[in-house]
Amino acid sequence: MGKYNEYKNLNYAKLGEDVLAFWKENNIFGKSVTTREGNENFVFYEGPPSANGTPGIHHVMARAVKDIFCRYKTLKGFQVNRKGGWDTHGLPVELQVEKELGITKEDIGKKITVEEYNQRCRETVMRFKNQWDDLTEKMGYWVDLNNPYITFENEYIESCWALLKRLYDKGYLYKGYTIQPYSPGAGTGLSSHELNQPGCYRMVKDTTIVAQFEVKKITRNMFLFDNEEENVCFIAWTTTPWTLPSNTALAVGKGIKYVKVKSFNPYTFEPVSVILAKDLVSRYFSDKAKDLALEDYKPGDKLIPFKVAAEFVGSDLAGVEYHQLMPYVQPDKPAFRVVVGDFVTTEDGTGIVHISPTFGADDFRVAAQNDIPALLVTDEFGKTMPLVDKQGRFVKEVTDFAGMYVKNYTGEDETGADYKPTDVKIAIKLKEENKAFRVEKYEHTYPHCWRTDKPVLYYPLDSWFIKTTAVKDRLIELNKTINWKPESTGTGRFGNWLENLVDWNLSRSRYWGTPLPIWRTEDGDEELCIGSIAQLNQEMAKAVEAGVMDAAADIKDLHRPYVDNIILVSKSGKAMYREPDLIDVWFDSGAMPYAQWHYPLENKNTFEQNFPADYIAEGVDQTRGWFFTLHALAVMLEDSVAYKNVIANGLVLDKNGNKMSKRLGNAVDPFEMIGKYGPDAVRWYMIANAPPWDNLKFNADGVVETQRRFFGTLQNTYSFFALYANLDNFTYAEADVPLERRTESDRWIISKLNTLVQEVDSYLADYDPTKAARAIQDFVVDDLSNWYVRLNRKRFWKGEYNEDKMAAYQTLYTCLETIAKLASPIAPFYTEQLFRDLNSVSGRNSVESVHLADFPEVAKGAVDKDLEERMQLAQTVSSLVHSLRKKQMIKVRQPLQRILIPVLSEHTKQQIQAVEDLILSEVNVKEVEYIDDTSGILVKKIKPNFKKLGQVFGPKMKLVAAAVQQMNQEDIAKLEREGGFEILLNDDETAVLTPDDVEISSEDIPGWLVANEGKLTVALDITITEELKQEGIARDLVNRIQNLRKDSNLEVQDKIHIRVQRSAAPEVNAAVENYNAYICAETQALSLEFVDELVDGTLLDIDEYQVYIQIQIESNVTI
RNA sequence: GGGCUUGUAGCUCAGGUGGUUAGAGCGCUACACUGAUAAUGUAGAGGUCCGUGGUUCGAGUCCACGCAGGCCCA
Repeated sequence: MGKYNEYKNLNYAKLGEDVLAFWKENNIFGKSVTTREGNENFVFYEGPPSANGTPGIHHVMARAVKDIFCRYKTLKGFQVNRKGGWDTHGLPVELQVEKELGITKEDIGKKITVEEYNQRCRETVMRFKNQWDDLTEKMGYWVDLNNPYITFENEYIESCWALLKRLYDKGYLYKGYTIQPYSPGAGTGLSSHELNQPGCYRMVKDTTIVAQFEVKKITRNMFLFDNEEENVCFIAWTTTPWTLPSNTALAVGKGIKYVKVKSFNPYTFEPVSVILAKDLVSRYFSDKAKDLALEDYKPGDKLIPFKVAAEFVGSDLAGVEYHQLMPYVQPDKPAFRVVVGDFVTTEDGTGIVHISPTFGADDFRVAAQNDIPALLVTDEFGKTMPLVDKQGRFVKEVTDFAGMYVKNYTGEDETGADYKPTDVKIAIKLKEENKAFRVEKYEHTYPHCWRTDKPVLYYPLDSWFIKTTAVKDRLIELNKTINWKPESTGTGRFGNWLENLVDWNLSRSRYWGTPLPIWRTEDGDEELCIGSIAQLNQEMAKAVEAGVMDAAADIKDLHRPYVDNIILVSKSGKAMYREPDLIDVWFDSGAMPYAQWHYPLENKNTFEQNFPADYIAEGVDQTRGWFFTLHALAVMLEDSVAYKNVIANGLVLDKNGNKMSKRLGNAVDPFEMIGKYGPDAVRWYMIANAPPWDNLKFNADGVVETQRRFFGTLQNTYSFFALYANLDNFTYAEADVPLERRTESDRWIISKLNTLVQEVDSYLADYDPTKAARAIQDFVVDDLSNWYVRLNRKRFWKGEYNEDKMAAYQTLYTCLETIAKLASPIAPFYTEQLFRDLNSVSGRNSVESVHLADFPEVAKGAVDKDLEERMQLAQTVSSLVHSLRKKQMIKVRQPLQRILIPVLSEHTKQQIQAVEDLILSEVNVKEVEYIDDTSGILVKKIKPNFKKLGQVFGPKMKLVAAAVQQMNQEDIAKLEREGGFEILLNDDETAVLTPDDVEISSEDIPGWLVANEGKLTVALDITITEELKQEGIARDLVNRIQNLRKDSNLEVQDKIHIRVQRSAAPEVNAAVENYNAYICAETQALSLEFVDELVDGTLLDIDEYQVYIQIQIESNVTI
């Protein structure tokens, strides 16, 4: 017959390794998928990690969250395929390679060929794959590592191309421009990474201008004017005067207060009314001039008078039109009006921001949102361009400044007396034209090119976009159907992002990534988007035929430089070259639902069965990354969500709440943690300690505590079960003892267990693993171990193998097995061993692994809320009695006669009576006496029911409460007897209370030692009679003899003989005589006898008594 | 600067729809218990519930404004 495994000093890390070996040998993961074949799919998408760095502890967190729900759904009967994946493109890989080779981006194609460079990236990106695979296995994250999708593979890229072509065909792909940092000296755009190099931002002194923008005198604007003659101007400040010829709008803050100030221009002395932010008036108008009258002003006066004439808020000003400041070039649609911008502040300037869409990112964005055009000219090739060329010079259309460099890019001697920066020349012109309100030097930081040391320009550069704004409403609408955990990420961070959506800039000027599959003629008139390798081959054949390409290339790799060498032919016969950009790597990962199956080029069915995902989970930092690109592509390609449920998990910080970093040395090594504490404790700790979407402060002490408190307790409980079940050969072979024949505590723990199953099921169904883990933990520690097992210990080790004992075994077994299943998604290793240890003996489950089992069903009939309530009463009463004993220093081993419990309702009385035996044995008392009203000795306490009374009396609540507090015993009795009681609120107002309006409890029994908790009160009779004293001594003797047995290393089942030396104290002798049978039964003694003199006896101290005793093992007993 | 988020005991965290004495575990102190024993029970100490205003008879909870930490974006 099989025995339950017993363990000494269980090693959880070793357990993890053993279970892992078992899974591997028996392909349990594979079976957990194949055995669900034909069942409903639960679709999970793996957000691909990048293997060019080593995995950290936060990956354990993220992957545990993913794993838990996949395992849970498997238990619930779903088939859960989980295809792994690797993210392999992108800037971090390139930067790492450049660092290792000691080169910069500029060297690519010069010091190293693009081919060699990309080869290097390909090798680097998978460098730590082995470590990742190792961690995945060791932490128990079940994902298919054998057939992962890899974003650099040709098939994957081809899928991306096919998707891009679909977007292209729908008109969602277009070429436009974005404002990027640009170095005219180097003739190249700069990445934000390059701009963040140390030393790039430095202090410069620039000429700044506050310009006057004259409001048009048209009907809609007349609210700004006092009369037809008034000259009303917006004033706006700029540190880049060279952008003023390109101005097409002004931005105000929606809620910012503005004023119109009547004053005079300081350069021309002309009267002018300027509009600026109210908070900034003092910066432009001297406080000393505030009392001067406008009429007294004479041209040239140092103090210029001013008068605040009107006030507005920003939204009032939106839409107001003004005259173009420097009319060199005209826009192609209406411009020169005020718009609202969220970036406007009153920290500096005038609270009104000058907008030139071609030279500022904010400007560009706010202009696009308000349909404000940019000022552009056409160059000699017919291409449009801004008013400054790529060398940094004004174009010829800006006549007064044509050909001038906007900054000193030619190394002119700035110290020369004749030198005037272009900005200064602009300032002079504006002053002369009565358009400058203030000109001054201003020192500030400004980014410079790290190669030329010259200031960068923010300049429009070509980019390819996906027109996500075209489907903005649909994106928002479908987002509302997604179940976000936490909800706020979906409505807040993600929802706001969608509300403020701009088109997705796809272009990246790099080398290692998915190339943009668009070929274009040099003049840009004709272009072709390629959607497959086959199509590319066809087009190549045409090109060869047309003679634009020498010979068709063999397409082995869709990366650069190979695709760059392909030249296609346009319909009109012109050569087309590939647009040199790569696409944003986020497109790669957002395309994974399709590209992982090489869809749409093949596997249509597989794709359809696996789209959209039921569930995904990643870090909250992916909100605008993966979460967005998945959503955007799904909406544009399939008009569907990409995922129905999503957990956005928080960060894992160090124990002090700081971000972990290798540089600071506070990063926690996941392998070390798992090696030290085993995978389960690490997973359990992370999940139970904080909800996944909160940041987790990772502290190894917490892992230790989890291991000790939860796993230690569970293991203790199992060990206890195994020890006795093995002795009794309990294998769960017998039929279940019906619930009604089980004890109150059996039925209670089974009721609690079923409640737990229901709770855990609903928490997991709601994607809340933390609540599930905590519920399981509380059940195991508090209910199962500290109450059920503690109260029922004796049933396991005492007496015959009868029905009651069997019921106890069955009950405990059921609890353990159910816990194994419930906890298996979170702690897959330990629960596997627990399950197999139990099942290998009982054979109750036909499956070989807990992960192949079914989620426990709730036995609704077994849930008994009344029973749960009365067991709670038993626990409270016991706790109160313990506390009373403690106060009187009466040890639990000393029996006491009775406790008194005041009961104010029959229901409470019945509830307590049902658990009376439990209470009595737990607190070692003989009887419970219930006292009710009729006894006449209860002192009652009355308390207002604030919730109820508050609703009725509202503001008079304080008076009512005071009146209630003042009620005496007679008043309370009257209220109870008559069902109503009149109270006086004030001199002429009364109110009638009903018993529902108050809470009445009994808190005192005069003359008794009482304790209470909530509405429950317990009194203890502390009289110790001679008989009780003897029994106490007997119990002490039992205790000492048990200790002796243990000290003598006797086995639990060994029988003994006891000899006691007759004591000088008669009560000890009496106890031995009167409780002889009891002592024998408790200590497994066959005999207990007195002797006058014991030679080799052990001296026992029992309170004030000393007893010599000897135990001897019975050698003839056979088990 | 904007959006989102967190702030409760020394530490980690609970505290539906407002209800008067704010809880748990760990840690600390003391005592007890002992066939689960590297466990367990009881008790104690420990809180301006981040701050300031407001709404309300009543605010940890609702509102406003701040402060501090975190993430993302400028």
